[in-house]
Amino acid sequence: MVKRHSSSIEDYLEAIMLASLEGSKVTVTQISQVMGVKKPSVTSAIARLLEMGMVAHEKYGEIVLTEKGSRVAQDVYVRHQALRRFLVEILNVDEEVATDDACRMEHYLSSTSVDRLNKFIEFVMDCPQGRPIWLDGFNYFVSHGHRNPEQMLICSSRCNVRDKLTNNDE
Amino acid sequence: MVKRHSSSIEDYLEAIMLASLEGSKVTVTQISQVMGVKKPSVTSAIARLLEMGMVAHEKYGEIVLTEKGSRVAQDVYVRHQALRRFLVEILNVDEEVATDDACRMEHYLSSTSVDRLNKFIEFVMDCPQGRPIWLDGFNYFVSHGHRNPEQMLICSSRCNVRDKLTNNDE
DNA sequence: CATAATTGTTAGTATCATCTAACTGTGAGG
DNA sequence: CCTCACAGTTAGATGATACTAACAATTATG
Repeated sequence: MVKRHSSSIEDYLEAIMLASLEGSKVTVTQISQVMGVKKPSVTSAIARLLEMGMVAHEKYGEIVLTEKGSRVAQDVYVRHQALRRFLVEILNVDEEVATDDACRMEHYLSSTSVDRLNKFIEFVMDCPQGRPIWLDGFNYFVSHGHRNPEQMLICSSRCNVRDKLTNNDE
Repeated sequence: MVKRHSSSIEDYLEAIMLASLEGSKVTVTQISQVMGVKKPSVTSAIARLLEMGMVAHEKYGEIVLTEKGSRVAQDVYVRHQALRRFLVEILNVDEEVATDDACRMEHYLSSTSVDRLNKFIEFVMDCPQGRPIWLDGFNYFVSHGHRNPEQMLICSSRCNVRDKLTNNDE
């Protein structure tokens, strides 16, 4: 649905949005710092964003997202969070690595896939019976290099139930 | 471990590798077609790759990956496949969407995360007892918008086993 | 083997996004 | 209310990557 822009543009929008949430007025210096670029890069990015109708900004004034810019920024952030949560909460990747990966990949995940990923995270993490046992099994698998024999027994026993279910369905 | 290059460079290397696997000699036209760019773009990319020692190529000759180029290409392809398989086999995203997403994200997934993702795919798909029942549960969740009540009962019964396991561990 | 069709290259241009250096505007302290 | 430190901007350069138009080399075909 939402039109995609360059990863640079998306990064600026996201940074501006997050800076806005800090409360105080968003400045060029602030954005340049959080994004690790020089100030003229920010100025020229703002000029592009202005043309696109993504921000309101008058010379030497504060940077404010328009409705449109805000929508795009939130969209990017949703993708960021989906990727980050998946990496951290399911794959158990370190926070920093996950954040970095999410920051780079967030620009390229289709809306179809984010939706599915979010459903997956919800399915796994908001399980009514609590954290699924297989997630512990996965962490065991990662750290030991092989499956937990005890859990394999559980899995095996479940298969009988599954078979019954499958037969019922057919 | 493996140094990363621009996504464009990685794309060319991957395309050349895949074209090589087709058997016949790799040509500029072929690469330009599979990558959807014009021929001069390929020529200039090859020049860059040549400088980097990634390909061997003499004017009007065939394009061949060097050892180094081959290593990078395979590395990219591993990331591509990990992402693609995850999207298709676990999230159940359509093939084309998954391939497109993988093609774009493959350049940005850290080696730490690919490894973990591959372990996850292996853990889920190569389960000794076959396809995990919760994957069916997830597909039900996706298509119905809520969990399968029958599966929730199974999950619930498993929790007792988990509790025993956890107590044993402590 | 001559020539047409195809393939590949060169030259030149454009865009995006960054940088440095130098300049200008602003606001806080004296 | 002046001045100076800092914030922001402008101008111009750079690098990566793509493009078109035009040219050159190669291959295939009669």
